[in-house]
Amino acid sequence: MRISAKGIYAIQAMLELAESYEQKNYLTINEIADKQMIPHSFLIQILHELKHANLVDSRRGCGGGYRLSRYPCNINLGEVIYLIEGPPLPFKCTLEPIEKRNCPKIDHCVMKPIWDQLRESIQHTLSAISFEDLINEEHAINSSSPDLCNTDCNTG
Amino acid sequence: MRISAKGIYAIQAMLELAESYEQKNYLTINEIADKQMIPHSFLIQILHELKHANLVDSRRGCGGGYRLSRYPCNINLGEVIYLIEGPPLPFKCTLEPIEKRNCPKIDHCVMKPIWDQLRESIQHTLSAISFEDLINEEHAINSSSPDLCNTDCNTG
DNA sequence: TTGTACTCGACTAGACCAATAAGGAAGGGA
DNA sequence: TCCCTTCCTTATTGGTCTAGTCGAGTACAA
Repeated sequence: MRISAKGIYAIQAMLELAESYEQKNYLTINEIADKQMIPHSFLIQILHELKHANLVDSRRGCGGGYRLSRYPCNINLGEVIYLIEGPPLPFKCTLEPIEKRNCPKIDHCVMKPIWDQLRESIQHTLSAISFEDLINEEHAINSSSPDLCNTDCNTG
Repeated sequence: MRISAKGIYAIQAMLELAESYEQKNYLTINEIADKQMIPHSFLIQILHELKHANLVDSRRGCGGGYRLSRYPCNINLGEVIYLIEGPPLPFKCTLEPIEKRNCPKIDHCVMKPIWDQLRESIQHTLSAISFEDLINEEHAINSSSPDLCNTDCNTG
């Protein structure tokens, strides 16, 4: 019942790409890794998965790198998290249909409706948040707390 | 973002104890393990944790075993799951305060309010479901689908 | 005091997580 | 064509977690 570091890194990378989406240029792996403090080699894997899922575009050679494949308002948090983490609350009872047979109670299990309801609630929450929402929120936070922002710049 | 087998076993064991709560007698580890198909040695560990958290009572010697320490209506699903799994969605960003320093953005992080909201939503859902609700639901399911129940009895 | 049942700690195989490493492929400029 | 930059792909690794097993010890009830 947790989110892995990989999932967090994926969100951070997507946020970084969303921030620079307006400028239409590509960000290199190093730029993303440095700004978001993500291990470079690990980020390669993550971006590869994001690209495979059509969430980001890439270009090789000079001036190449990564950028979002869609407008930030058209990509939501759930897409990224489910890609990396799988669906929320997955365990045998909730998976269809191969793993069903492990549990003889599956057809009259009291827990299944509860897990289903919980999963839907999480999915609903996460899919309602787009990356545009997140960068707007980020701008609001940064402009309302300049001291914290400066502290960050000084220590970095 | 998942629930482990241990967490599921804990719920199954608690359900079994809730079912027999009215009879006031103790269930042995073997009875619980057999009825719920939980590995015997693993169940010992789980019941130990449940006892340590005051969710169940135990008695040694002949006629001993386990029973719930409270009425089923006074024990909710969240208590059991958080005991075994820890709080939902725990990762560094959401933990206080020791692990804060790993993330320089913690004080103005766009994700923190989202994780907090999600965690609260999950906790709210799970703490609203008591074990009495679950056994009532179980009785309702079993009485509305006698065929499935019989199948189960025959194969067990 | 004897049998039953709980307690506690040590141990393990396998899966998964987080990350590293390195050679290869492709694109762009000189 | 050559060379530099950048992404692409696969293999590997150390550590941690999961899902248990095993066995000796302790406590209770008849």
